[in-house]
Amino acid sequence: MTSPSIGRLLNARHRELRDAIQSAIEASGFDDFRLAHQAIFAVLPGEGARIGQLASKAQLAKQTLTELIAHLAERGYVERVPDPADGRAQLVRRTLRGDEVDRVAQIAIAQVEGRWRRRLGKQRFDALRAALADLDFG
Amino acid sequence: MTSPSIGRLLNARHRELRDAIQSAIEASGFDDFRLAHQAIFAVLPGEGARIGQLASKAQLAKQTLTELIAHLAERGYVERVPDPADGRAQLVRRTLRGDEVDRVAQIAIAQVEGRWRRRLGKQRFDALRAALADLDFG
DNA sequence: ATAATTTGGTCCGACTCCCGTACTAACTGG
DNA sequence: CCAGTTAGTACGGGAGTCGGACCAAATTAT
Repeated sequence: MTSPSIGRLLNARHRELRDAIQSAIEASGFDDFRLAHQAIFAVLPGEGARIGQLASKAQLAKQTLTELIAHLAERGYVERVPDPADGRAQLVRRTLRGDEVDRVAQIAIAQVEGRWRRRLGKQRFDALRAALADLDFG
Repeated sequence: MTSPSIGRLLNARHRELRDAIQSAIEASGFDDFRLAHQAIFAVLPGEGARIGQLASKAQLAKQTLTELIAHLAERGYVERVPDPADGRAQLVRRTLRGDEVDRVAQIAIAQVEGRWRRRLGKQRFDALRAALADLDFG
């Protein structure tokens, strides 16, 4: 399509980041934490959240989240506790093991962002992040 | 992870664009042009290119491209012609039907970009694109 | 209260996407 | 010509995602 299509650029950066995170996680010995789980952790607040909320934040179907969360729960990365406020619902929360993965991920993210910041300069990098954030409202 | 993680933001924008393109393509009656084919068209120059080149530009395995291209060729979106310069190789080129899809996609892209430009202002939008482009080198 | 509707989550089945491994044909350098 | 590389294909399988159908709890309406 056009020269460096913006879609390809967005995708390439997203992949770069996601692959760096995944490598770091695997290098730390977490070999059953799959790529798709990153998207969950990226929207899972420390206090926990419901499956449905996670699905909508991550832009995935509830059935998808059910499967991904089940996997994470079986491996001890998250735990599901009944939501006291609603008998149908469950709260998903990271376990200590999950927190560890998150820590590793944060470090990897910081490294990639640092690389980008060095390449663009603080000014332009901050503008990039701000622009993306501003576009994030339907 | 952090508030609006940059990874999520990149991904969200990429999806917005890709889904808009896909909707436009389907709305134009091309119902066998799949999501993954977009990535190919995004890196397929008008003169055509080899499968291997497309694979590396799109960051996909050759086998993946083999399958996607075969599908596109069967439906008449692209054609494969032997590469005169190398008996093993083939050149993949869009057909007229493929050009039509590309035109529809370009329009959809322009619309989304226009929306983003209106939201950010020309200045910031151009800075966004430029920053992404500058990050696109190793 | 009770029925009707909405909402949170799960199960099943299916399709798309993508790649590892393995292989063939063709090109290239010595 | 032979060894090594390169273009592409074949096969098979795992990951990712969702539509449709369901159940149970909660909310709203009657």
